[in-house]
Amino acid sequence: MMAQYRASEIEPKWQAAWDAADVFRAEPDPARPKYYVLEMFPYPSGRIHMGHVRNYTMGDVIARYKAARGFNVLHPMGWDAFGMPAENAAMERGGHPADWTYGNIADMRAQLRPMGLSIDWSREFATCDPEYYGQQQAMFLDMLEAGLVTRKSATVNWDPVDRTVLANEQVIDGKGWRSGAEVERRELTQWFFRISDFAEELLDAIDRLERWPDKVRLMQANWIGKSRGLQFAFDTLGAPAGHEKLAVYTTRPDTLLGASFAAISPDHPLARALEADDPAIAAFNAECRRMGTSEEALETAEKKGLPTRVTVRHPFDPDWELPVWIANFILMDYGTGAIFGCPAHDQRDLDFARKYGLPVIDVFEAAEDGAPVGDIAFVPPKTETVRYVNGFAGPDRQTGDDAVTAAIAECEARGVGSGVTNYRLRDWGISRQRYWGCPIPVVHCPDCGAVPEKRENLPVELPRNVDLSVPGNPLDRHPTWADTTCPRCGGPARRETDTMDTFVDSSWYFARFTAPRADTPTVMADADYWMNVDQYIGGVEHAILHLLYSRFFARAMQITGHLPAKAIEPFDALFTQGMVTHEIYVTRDDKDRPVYHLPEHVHWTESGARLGADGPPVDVMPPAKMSKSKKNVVDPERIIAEYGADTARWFMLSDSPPERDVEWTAAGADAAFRHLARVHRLAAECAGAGHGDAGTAAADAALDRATHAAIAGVTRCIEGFAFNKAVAELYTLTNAIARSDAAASARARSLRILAQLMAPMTPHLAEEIWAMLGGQGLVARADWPQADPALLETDTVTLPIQINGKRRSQIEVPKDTATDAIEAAVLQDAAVQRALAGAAPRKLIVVPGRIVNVVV
RNA sequence: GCCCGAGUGGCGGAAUGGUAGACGCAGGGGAUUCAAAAUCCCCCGCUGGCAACAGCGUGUCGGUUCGAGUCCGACCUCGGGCACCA
Repeated sequence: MMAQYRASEIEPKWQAAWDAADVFRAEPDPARPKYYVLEMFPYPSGRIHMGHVRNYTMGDVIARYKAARGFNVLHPMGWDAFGMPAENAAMERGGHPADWTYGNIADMRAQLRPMGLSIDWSREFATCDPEYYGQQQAMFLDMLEAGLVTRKSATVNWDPVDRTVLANEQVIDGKGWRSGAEVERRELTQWFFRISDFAEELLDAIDRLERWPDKVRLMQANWIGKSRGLQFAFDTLGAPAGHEKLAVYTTRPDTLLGASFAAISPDHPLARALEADDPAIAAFNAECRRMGTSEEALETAEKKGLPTRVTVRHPFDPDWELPVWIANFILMDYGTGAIFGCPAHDQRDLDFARKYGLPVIDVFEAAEDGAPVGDIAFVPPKTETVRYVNGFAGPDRQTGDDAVTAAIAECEARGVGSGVTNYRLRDWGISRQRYWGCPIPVVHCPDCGAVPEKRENLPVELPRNVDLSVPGNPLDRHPTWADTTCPRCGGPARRETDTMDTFVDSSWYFARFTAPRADTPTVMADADYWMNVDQYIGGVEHAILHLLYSRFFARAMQITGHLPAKAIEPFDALFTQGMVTHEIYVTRDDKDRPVYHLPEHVHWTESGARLGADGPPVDVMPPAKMSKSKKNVVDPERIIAEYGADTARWFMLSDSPPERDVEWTAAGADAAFRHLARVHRLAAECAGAGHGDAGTAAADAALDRATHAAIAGVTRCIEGFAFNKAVAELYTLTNAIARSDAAASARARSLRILAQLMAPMTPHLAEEIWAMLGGQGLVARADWPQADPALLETDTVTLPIQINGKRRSQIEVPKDTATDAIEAAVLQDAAVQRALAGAAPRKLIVVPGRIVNVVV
């Protein structure tokens, strides 16, 4: 009786062997090239999910593959451990955020370990460790000194009932998620990192991120949002004192003669000034402020405006007055918070003009068949040539880009404003009115103002005894924690009670992994050896904020002496993986509300899906991202217990390309397990075969060719991040071995190479069959196999023959056949002769080595 | 609303502008078995045809090309992000 494939026995055995040999510990070694693989570290929610399994499996494939290629690999793991869920849990279930968080970390580590990842666990840390956030505070002070930090006013979502600041996700339809109260926008003084000073640099450097996905680079560029335009000031009429001018910014100064109104943000100083003696304006502004702060909320809300008594003079014609409106879609954060509206060439302005009966003045029309604007604004790409009917600079026919350039020059000549470059990117507000975050190490002194905490007093630790049973900032209402003395004058003072945005924590953890226990944020020698991250892997949902903040931090850390110059772009290569999805199973309750069911509770019968063997039928909805609320989740711990880690890893890599979503199916998991069992069986059979099991020389040679083709294919696919195709290559090789008549020794040779090729994906099984077939040492330490080019050569090629672009036949010719010889052979082909019917071909296209096309 | 991406058999997917459907799943047929499980072998885009073969076919509509899943234009549907979720 041959040994069965038992993952539950194999996997712990090899994990213990790796631990005993300390295979994955990373130490700097100047003699070897290094390779730093990093997956985005997890938030410790308490359970790992299939998305983690997929993410870390991909990283592990790269880490193990690079190690086999001779690199000194750094592959660390940590925890993004600050954030709101810990506070929410404490509020809902009692307990302390720290206990909840560290408990979750212990649970998740225990779930992660059985996956057999090649992680150097000695470098593990959590961002809520005082050792980590204390160093973060030290960097904050360095950044403060370097002028990278500023303090200014910012808008927050204010819940007037709970008297607390809400995150955008806590605002649902303009109401607080717990209190249900209408949320207000409120101004608070906050700390900011001056990321907008780096807008041009961050934009320029995107070009050098050659191994990042184009889509991420494009999203970042759009987010930074560089634009050129004209900034000028209208003279106002009827405005309160101090508002004699109204500054506006426009990217389309060429449409200045199409202006029909001016509009300002409800948060604009002029709008605020007008509130004082105009109750209608005060009411309108208040209504506008009863909206979340998110750009999405602003942009999707119904466009509304209110006229004011103020007008402005058109800069080209003192007799031409434009009304000033307050409009809810003008962002105070962008440009000057005021615009001029040109309805003919901006759809939003046009909708506004039609709604409130404002004039629509055409500035340009299509170069051919031009017509005045109706209900659709005419907004062609700026590269398109149009005919100006109301221009004031440049020729009548020009592109939008040329017209903007000409308009800026003309305006500057007339003394109307000046051309400016503007960015959409705003400074990074980091103040959070919450407990479970890194305290901002600043002291507020009545005499000295905001004073940095002394270095020797770091870390400024969070107090343990806090009351989270009521909403609001526990640090702010803590009886004693904020009481301190001024680091400058020694007088009584009060600590800053805001904590930092958790994005700060995740903006430099990759650097900390290079020296995780240091009593400085980083150690230059270690950072110099290990940086940059050679391959970063994570979800595309982080394409903008996390990655942009990290790029900023790398620059700030360089300025403050915590990273070497070469780490200015910390991630050499980025890969964004897709989500794990699953079908959704739903029944209806007596009020027809959906009731969701876990996949493990659904049984498949001949009459479809049911709850239990003969329970009620279940509706099956299309696959969607696994989520607790829809219960379309499978628990990795269960899957590993049932099939083993190798099966979970193999399935996560097969089927779908890594950048796309993958659907978890029970059938797919079964299939993955069956395949691994088959590989195990083939190895066991081969190991059990005697020396008498001789094959033919031809069969041995054919198997060698198939094996070396697989080496080449798998290597290429792993290098190209095409793991699903690498898996397909491995299926093909497995089939070749299974069907081969080669001698046992030749099959063993192939199976050992199969073990090596599978080792990055299914490391435990790979070790098992490697050992079974006499491999030396651990596969985890073996060198990657090299494909023999001589075995990849073929003598002949098959050329498909197309007739008028459709494949009709094919010929086989020696590899280096000359074109004219191929043409002659093609004309002899029966299908070609039939199609030609004696006539000569109109055209004969030969693409050497690829295809032939006969045009008749 | 704005920015970004994705749509190919029953399903997941493969295909430097060059044989559409590799590989896998599901399904069908067969071998083995007292029977089953497991395993092994064969078939498998749609329509017509005994077959040879022909026609159609990569979300929709149009274009470029000897040749388009791939390039260009317009649209439809789904997904990600939108600065306090992480």
